[in-house]
Order: sequence, then structure tokens, then C-alpha cells
Amino acid sequence: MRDALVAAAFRLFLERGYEQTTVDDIVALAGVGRRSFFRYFPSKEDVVFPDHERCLADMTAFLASGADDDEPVRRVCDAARLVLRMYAENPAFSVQRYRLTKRVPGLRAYELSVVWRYERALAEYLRGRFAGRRDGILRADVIAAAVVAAHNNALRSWLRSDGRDDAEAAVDHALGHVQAAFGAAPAPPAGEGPEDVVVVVARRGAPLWRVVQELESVRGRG
Amino acid sequence: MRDALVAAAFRLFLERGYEQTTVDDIVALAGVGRRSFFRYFPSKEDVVFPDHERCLADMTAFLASGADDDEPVRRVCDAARLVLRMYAENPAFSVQRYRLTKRVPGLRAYELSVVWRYERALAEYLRGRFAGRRDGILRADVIAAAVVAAHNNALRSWLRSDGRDDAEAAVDHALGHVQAAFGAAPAPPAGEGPEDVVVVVARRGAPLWRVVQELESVRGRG
DNA sequence: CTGGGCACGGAACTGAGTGCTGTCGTGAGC
DNA sequence: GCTCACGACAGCACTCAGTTCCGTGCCCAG
Repeated sequence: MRDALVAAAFRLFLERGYEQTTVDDIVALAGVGRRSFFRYFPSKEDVVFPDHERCLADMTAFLASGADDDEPVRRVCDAARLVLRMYAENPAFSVQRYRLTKRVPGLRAYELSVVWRYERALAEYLRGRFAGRRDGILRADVIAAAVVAAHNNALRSWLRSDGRDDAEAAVDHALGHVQAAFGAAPAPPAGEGPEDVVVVVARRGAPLWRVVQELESVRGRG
Repeated sequence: MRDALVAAAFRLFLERGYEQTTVDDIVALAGVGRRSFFRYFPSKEDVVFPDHERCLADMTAFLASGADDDEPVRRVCDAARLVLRMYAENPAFSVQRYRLTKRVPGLRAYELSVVWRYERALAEYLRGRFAGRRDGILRADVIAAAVVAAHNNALRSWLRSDGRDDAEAAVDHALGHVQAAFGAAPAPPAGEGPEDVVVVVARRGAPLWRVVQELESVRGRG
């Protein structure tokens, strides 16, 4: 029933536009009652994003599950990859939806609220990991926003390629920038815990004194 | 007339809630016709954010005006400060609105679309400044998102203090983090990416000179 | 056979947003 | 001074999203 409604809705959205399609049109094509539509989708916009609710639950579960043994920024990057994979599962559907949301302002606004919930989930996780650190909340919010922006950048360029590009590679590249900017690093070699090693990430062009300065501040905190 | 509608709307919103107030209630209190409301505000949500349209225009004008002689990240930070100043002009109004948007999901969604337009303005400016650079678009989007997140973080903590804290100082502090992450370090000569990053892993007890030695050798190999 | 959940259908309602029409100033042109 | 055009406003009627309420068929335990 859900799938039938989504299929009917997209057929009509694509052939005559989102705003030109009424809920009555959709339920007539799907052969169900009008009331049933709103039983499955709280609003007309929701039928365009039928899988985000589940994906959001997956992300929060992923963040809540694992032990906090690895680097926080890498972990939220991995969480963001879940969203990309959800899109990549149905490339044709995702591309159609992308073209739809790009043209309809109401759908863009709705998508923003969905993205905002992902960003909040990432930020809440990082706030927990950064608890007690100075400016931990600020840092958490900024990193979450950067991760989401990088992810969306890669996602959109993949969608614009009609799903032909390598989505995973694009998002890896984009998230690599964020990790580079905010101090993520590859996992330490097995056997060495995070307690006795210091990981420093520096840009190749940065002046050496700046790297040393950063190094000393980290050692001081240790 | 605009002001009368805004005043009437906020009186009713505060005393009986946003969703419990109909447009008919507002125009009845303001003593105008229902049709006039929609002449001044395209939707019921717009009456809650009566000054953002102007502020957005100010921001784009600010970004379009100046010569591109100073550092791009600092410039978008200055643009973000315009928004904060707009809020700080009417602290009481801003705090009331904050409490309203926090409670009403529909207003939160609308606010997101407003914030998104600010972010797009910043990102478009940065895209222009980074044109030709490798990953310029990605970098522009990420920095714009980080600036907006930092700004909103400071803004919200100021709003939660009922406008008592120093808003300018808070936003300076927050944007300072972003500039430190993206703007302070001079850009490397030939673009940057994960391949331009050096990762050093050192034992916490190791003498500093040894770490620096290792660092330099890595840089040399690069 | 019966009674209670349960999913669905459908009618009626509320309220946002739009289109159209009429009305009242107001100012320019003769 | 009269008129005509124009713009701001009021009011009405309409569409459509979303909700409430109720009726109906269905399955399953007693």
C-alpha cells in the first residue's frame, strides 16, 4: 500500500508536476481512499521522501551503538556515509527525486528539515564526545555542519551525473577535506591505544612552527 | 500596516500560540481585511520573520560590493555578523521570536529555509572567490556551512541568555574557530586535499625534538 | 454466533492561500 | 470642477491540504 502510493505519486509528479497533482489524484490512481494516504504519510511532502525516517533511525542507532573507541570525526563521517548508501541503493529513484526537489520550492524546504535532523543527530553525538572540552558544543555544531555540507556536495554532484559517477569515492574525497580540517586521522595501528600516542594532522604547506605549537598544546593536554 | 499586522500577530501568537491563531484572528485584531494580510506577507510564517528579506538583501549587497582584496573567509564572517546585528537591533523581539520558533515545528522549518538562503549567499560568494582552485566548490560549501553553524551557535546562546550576554563577543569567538580551521592557515600553493596532509603518530613520552625530526623528514619526502 | 480490535473508506469540517470583483481615495490631465 | 486612471483595500468564492468523526468489512478469540 505504501509502495503503491509512492509509485502512483511519482508517476503523477513526473508527468504533470508536484503542485499540479492533488492528493485526490494520487489516491484515485492508487485506488485507495483519501484517508489512507494520510495514514501512511503525515503530509503530501512525505511521500517524496519515503525512506528518510528509517535512515535517520539507522543513523542514530549507528551512533548510539558502537563503543566510543575511535575518533569522533571519523565516526560521524561514517554515519554520513549511511545516508549516501541509502541514496545509492535506488539511483534511478534518487535522481528523479533530486530533479523534483530542485524545481519545487516546497520540497526544497521539506528536504532542509530532513537534512537538519541528520545534522542534529551528528551534532548531538559530537556534543557527547566533546563534553567537558572547552567550546565542545561549538566545535560539535561546526563539525556536524561541515560534514553534512561535504556529504551533500558529493551527493549532489553524484545526482547531477545521473548516478553514473562513483558516489562512494566522491563522498570519501569530500569528507577527507573535513577530516583534514578538523583533525581526524587514520586509525592508530593495532596494539597502540589512544592513550599513549599523539596523532597530529598537518597541512603540508603549513609552517613548521605552527605544527609544533599544535603538537605541544596536545601534549600539554595529555 | 505591516507593523500593525506584525504587532497583532505576535500579541496573539504569544497569548494563545501560533497554530491556535488563524489569519482571520490577526486581521480582525489589526482591523484590516484578510486579503491585505497576504498582500504584505506571502504566508502566515512570513509575519514571524518580517525583516529577513531585507537582511538577506543587505548581505548579498555587502558581498557583491567590496573589492575582493581581503581574505575570503574573513569576508563571509563579516557578512554573517550583519545577521547578528539585525537580531541585536531588537533584542526583546528576537527573544520572543526565538521562543516561538523553538516550540513550533512549522516555524522551525521555515527558519531553516531562511538560514539556507543566507548560507547559499555565502557559498556563492566563496565559490566565486575560489573559482579555478581545485575543490573550490566543495571548500566554499563547507566553509559557508561552518560559518553559518558557528554564527547560529553564538546567536542561540545569546538568545537563550534573553539578550543579556554580549552578542558581538560571542559571535567573534565562534567565528574565530572557523577562521582558525579554514582561514588562518595560509592556503597551500597547489590546492589541497587528503593527499596534501601529513599525519604524524608519536608516543606521548617521546622527546619533542625527536618528533620534530621525524616531522621534517616526512615533509622532506613529500 | 458474537464481540472486539483493526485497517480502510468516505463525508464533513477547518484553515491557508488565491482569484476576482467592487469600492474608495488620490492625483494627473483637460 | 470634472473625469479618468491607478493603486490600496475589503469581501466573497474557490481550491486544496490536513483533521475529525463515523461507518464498514475483516479476522480472530471466546
